[in-house]
Amino acid sequence: MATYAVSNAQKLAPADNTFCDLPPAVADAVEQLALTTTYPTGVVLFAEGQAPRGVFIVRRGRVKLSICGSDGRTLILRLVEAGCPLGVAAVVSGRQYEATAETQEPSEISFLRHSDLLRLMRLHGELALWVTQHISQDYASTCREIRDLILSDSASEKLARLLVGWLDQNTKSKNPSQVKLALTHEEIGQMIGSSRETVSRLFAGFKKQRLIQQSGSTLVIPNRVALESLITA
Amino acid sequence: MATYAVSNAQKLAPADNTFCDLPPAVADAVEQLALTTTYPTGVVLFAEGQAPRGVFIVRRGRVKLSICGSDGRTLILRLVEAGCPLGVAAVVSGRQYEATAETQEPSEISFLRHSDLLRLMRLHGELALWVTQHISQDYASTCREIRDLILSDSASEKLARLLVGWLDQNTKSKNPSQVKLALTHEEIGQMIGSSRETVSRLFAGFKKQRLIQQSGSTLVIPNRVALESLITA
DNA sequence: AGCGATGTGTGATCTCCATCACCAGTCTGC
DNA sequence: GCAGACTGGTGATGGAGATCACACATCGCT
Repeated sequence: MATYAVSNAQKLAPADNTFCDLPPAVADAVEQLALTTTYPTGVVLFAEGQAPRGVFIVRRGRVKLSICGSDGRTLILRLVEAGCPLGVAAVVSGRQYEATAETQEPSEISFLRHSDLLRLMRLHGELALWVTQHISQDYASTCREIRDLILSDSASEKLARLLVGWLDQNTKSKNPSQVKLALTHEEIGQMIGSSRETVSRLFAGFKKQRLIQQSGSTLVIPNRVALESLITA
Repeated sequence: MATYAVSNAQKLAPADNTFCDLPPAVADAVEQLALTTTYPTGVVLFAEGQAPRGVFIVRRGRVKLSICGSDGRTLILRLVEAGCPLGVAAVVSGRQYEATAETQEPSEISFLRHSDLLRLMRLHGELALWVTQHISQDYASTCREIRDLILSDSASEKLARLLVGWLDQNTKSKNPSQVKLALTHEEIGQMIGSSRETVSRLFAGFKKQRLIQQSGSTLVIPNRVALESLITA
């Protein structure tokens, strides 16, 4: 239950910015108007450039938020997990969606119409604040993303940062040095702005340097510090 | 902190352009609590990573908003002109400033303390909305920035995009195909994520191709379409 | 004048990574 | 079982641009 901003070291997991930290009355009001649906993998909730119809709130599952360049290449901005809203900035600003949202696994997602959100925000100051804070977080994580992707030359640095970031999400899990690898090399490349082949080679190199071990879809990072030492490079 | 009286910019002093979209009562309330100062060039209003003290609102002049990579390289996110607030996202989210703000020319800037902003936002829903919309815009522009910088390979494409963007800001001016060049090559490089030398070479190339002409600090773009044709490339 | 500081122009290298190419697993559905 | 799609490994090649290294303008300054 965290928005995680891709490829940066200090990943701020927004404390409890779920739906549930809203006053019950407000949460109920939202619940009344929201339409909750279960989607399979690969459904596009909204696409970059579309006029905003409303906001989506991830209840379960995971959504990939990406932008697309003129040449067709894709960059994954971040993976959005349960508890986080999607498309809020577009709705409040009235501009087009800034990115494309696509389910990355079967997901349960609530939808709240444009007009309903704005009306509720006007009624409930807490909701307006909640919205504003989420947008601020998205803004901050996007700024970090920019810094990490543009201001660090080497692809290995970016990959190391991504892995360390994944580790940070696991601190409370039973095995904090393991990461379940839910992305293909292609997608990882899209997260760090590199090609599939480069990711493959980097992983090979990391393994050779004993920075990571892989068994099936589980990555083990035995020495986090060593990985971090690649980052400041 | 010294206050300067500078003869530079009284030509365009849009007295209250700033809060024009706020109801007068709200604008007055802000005005009451804001502290307006004139700064010389090169003053850092706030730095990336600092705890937010409050928001700054540019009344006159121009402010450079940048982030800094671990290796010391700098990326200029955008230049903020009169009428725009700075640091709002950090204040409402309570996190650190996401970027560094530095005056790029002598500027008149209002400051509103953290607590005052939040109090006023609670009092005046319109202000809260204004704030939220500005953050949304910043978010959108940062997303565009990411796309333009990461998903377009060539540096020439990025430079062309930057120049076309500058042209767009001039549509209402008397000479819409001219741009006053207020940045050094180094700074332009920091806007498009390239080195100073590359910018210099690109300009030379553009001149050779008759895409731009330069006389002093004025750039003339005789054929905007030709420049745009570099972009989709 | 003469001096630094700062911005610019341009050659010569050098490096990282995108890209092309091809092969080998693995998983699907039929 | 097999065909086809998707994924992952890895070599070879090329190119865009960072970087280094100069030279040359401007400035403002004392």
